[in-house]
Amino acid sequence: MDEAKRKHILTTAMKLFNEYGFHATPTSKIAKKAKISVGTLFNYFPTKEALIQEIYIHVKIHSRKVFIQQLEENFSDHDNLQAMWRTVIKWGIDNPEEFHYLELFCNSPFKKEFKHEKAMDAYKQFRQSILASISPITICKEYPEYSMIYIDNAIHAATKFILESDEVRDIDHFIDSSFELVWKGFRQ
Amino acid sequence: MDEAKRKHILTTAMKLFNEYGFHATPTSKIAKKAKISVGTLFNYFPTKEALIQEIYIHVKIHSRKVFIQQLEENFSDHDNLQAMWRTVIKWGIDNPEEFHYLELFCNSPFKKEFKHEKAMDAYKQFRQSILASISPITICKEYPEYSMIYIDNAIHAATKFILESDEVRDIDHFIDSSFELVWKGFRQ
DNA sequence: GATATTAATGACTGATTAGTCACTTAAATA
DNA sequence: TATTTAAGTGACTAATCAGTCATTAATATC
Repeated sequence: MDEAKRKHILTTAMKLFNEYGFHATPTSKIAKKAKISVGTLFNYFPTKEALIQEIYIHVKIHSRKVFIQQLEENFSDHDNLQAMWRTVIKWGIDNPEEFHYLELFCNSPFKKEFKHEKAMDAYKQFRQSILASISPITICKEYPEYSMIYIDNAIHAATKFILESDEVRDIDHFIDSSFELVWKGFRQ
Repeated sequence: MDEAKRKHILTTAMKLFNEYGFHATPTSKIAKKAKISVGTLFNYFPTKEALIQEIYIHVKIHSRKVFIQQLEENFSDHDNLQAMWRTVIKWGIDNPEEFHYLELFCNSPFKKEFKHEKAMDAYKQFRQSILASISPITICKEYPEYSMIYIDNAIHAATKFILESDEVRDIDHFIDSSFELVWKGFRQ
């Protein structure tokens, strides 16, 4: 087992899945692009579905590393949450393929039956930091899970907008403006 | 051509696609569930892809009717936007299959190449009303399209939370609380 | 009731795909 | 160098699926 080759297959497959979708990407195509045989692909991953899930786990764990490593203690909740907001969006901009794959996988039927603990808990610490920063607000007390989903969605929308629209000139300014839009909602 | 039968096939297919996804729903299964033969299915829809797109068009046009019919002139931008917020979320609660199908289709590869004018412009009037209500705010002037995406996402997240979480006891209260979260962000 | 027209049927076809396995090549060990 | 072990290969298979079409059934028209 060659770890570098495994990773090579993983990233090659990710790009193809992103471009054509899961259904329209046969394993033969992945093998061809990765310059290996179909047989080798199935030596590294028992099934196509396992490959699809392994990519997800890989992206989750990798992004988590970046997020955790950038966690910092700031003076205010505002600054704490803003720092996280910047970190996550910048990860998305720096890793568009990974970002896109998360979207693809999470909206696919593969997500439903997926219960890999490591991947599921990857953001646990990160999520708790976010909750700590917004906890004083009414709706957070009633529906803490919704507050998380709301922020997730907003981060996702902002990242996607930066990546897909040509309108954003000053990215840092956009990141901070879009954050204020969310933050003002959470203020008492 | 029996219009009722067409609609029957449409809704039957929608439910199956929602449950199993596009790939895992063969046309034979749709025909069986709809109690017609495969041949009949292909008399009504030339290809499986056409069926998938026709369902989307059907949902878009149908929801548009509900939205437009509920448009009302209120005294303030807040009340205008709140009325739309309520309308859209309530449509989602009343039509969970349709709501889910929009999500399924929009995140599928079929959306990319889709350019059916009627469906694309369905919400045009509705969207302009929303823009009119939030236009005074800074980020809307810089990135009006982002403001729309932001609200879309928030509506979607709120609807999904109501449908999928068991936490929400008082739905009307949740709808209004989640709206205030967004609205406060848009205030000067 | 006879004829014509339209709709419905489902066994069949051709294409495609995930996954296999008998064999080859390369690397490691003796 | 000879022998064993491990990794890589790709033609092949079994299964599945979208879409067809010759035939049958239903409906309309005279």
